[in-house]
Amino acid sequence: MDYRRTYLKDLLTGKPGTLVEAYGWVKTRRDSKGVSFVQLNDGSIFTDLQVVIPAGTINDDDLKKVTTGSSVKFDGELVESPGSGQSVELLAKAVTIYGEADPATYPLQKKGASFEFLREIAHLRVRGNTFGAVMRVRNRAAYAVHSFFQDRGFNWIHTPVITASDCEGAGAMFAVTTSMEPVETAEGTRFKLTSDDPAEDFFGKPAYLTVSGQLNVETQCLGLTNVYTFGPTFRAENSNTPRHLAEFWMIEPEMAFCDITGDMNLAEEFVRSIIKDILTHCEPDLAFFDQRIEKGLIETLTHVADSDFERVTYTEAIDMLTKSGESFEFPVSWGCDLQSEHERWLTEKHIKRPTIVTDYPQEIKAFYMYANEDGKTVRAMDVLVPRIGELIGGSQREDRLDVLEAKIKANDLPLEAYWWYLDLRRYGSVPHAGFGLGFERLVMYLTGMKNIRDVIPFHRSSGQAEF
RNA sequence: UGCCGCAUAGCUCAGCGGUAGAGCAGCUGACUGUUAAUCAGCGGGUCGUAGGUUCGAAUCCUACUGCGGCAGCCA
Repeated sequence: MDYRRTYLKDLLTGKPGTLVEAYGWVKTRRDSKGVSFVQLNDGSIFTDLQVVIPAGTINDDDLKKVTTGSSVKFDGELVESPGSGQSVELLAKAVTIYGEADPATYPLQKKGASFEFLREIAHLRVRGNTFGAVMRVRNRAAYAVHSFFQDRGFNWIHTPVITASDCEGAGAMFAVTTSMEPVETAEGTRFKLTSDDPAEDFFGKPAYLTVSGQLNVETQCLGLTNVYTFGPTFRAENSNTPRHLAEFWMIEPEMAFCDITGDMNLAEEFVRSIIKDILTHCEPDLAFFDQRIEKGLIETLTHVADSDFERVTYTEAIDMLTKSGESFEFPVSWGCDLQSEHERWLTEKHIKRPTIVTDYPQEIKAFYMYANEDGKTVRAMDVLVPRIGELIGGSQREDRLDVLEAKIKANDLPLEAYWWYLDLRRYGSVPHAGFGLGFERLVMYLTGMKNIRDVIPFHRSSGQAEF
């Protein structure tokens, strides 16, 4: 056996008359008196290979082991299929059983199971239609992300996963420590603190899992010009929504000699470019999502790939919301943060396509965002898309030393902790901008999947770390 | 974390105070090519956990656990 062999993806377009081997897992088997049909899949493509087994071709004992979930190899001949639903099929001559799957206990079945149930068997769900398709799209999207940036001269930067500064932002963080030991007791595992002094801990100071690589990547930006991160990110927020994870993958481009307009252009070009890539390279998977998960998905994606995003300022957005005549749970007024219901109305009901909102009030955005001349707003931008809400959050960064120092103080943050971040403004400061994009949210957008826990192989969220 | 809802067969659900049900899956058989195959038969349940009310609880009440929806936090 060797990885260099023909996969089902290629067999499905193979020439009738060819003798082939087909490895994979059995989806279903259907028996008639004179013939059995097996749907075989190896994950290389959405479409199953239909294997035809005329009665007597293989012995009954082996045929009985060809059940849903079992792993097998069929030797046979590719033939034109007389049935509808496939152009070629495999006329089996012999079978090799690698792993049986007891039909009485194997949890996956032909008919659809709920996503909630499949989450409990996340180690097996990738063998089903939906999760195989999700993982192929996820893979292709990751590849497309790198291609997009590499093609434009961006350098991939590996920012630290462990950070020893607790000044990254408002997000709750996971502590990283060796000062805590598990102790086995009659009640089960308990933790014992070996020291409560961070000075005695591994890093000599409090350490956490990163909530964002942005501050770090800005340093690399001011030297390499165009950079991006693509890696795991952690938030200890006790969020319980279909669009939050405790561990997720974030993409953060950062560009020197670039302002908020350039930032918006990149964000828009990025999203549209990834969509185009997926539309071209994941056709069978998208067809499935379009049919079974989100009706009209392909049409929506095609439309988004070909049309400009709407761009409005926060002030204009507030105006639209005020004049909408909608009764919102949270009243709208200038200065308030846009609630989910407001964002959804804007992008789903009113504008009906991806929308970039810019120039938010300073009070509701992070300290490092560039202050506008009006003294009230900052050069922030959020990209809102139907069904997902906020897909991207970004800004032009504050590059003026005095303004940045004043804002750090105004936010009651410790100036000395930001010494290296301020150095960037002290030495060779330039206008620069970037954004953060949640990779899983992008995959949700591409697939039509409704819950972020279903677009990552093993999700991590509050109370959930199985597998 | 707050509010609301749900928890019954392997899965999806019905039953809502009086002896536990269906469809699908599984098993057995039938059927000359099916593709969510079809048809017939069979097996399958401490009704999430712990208390409480009642002659009697899957059903009513309380707590806990898990899951989902919405909200907050954000990507």
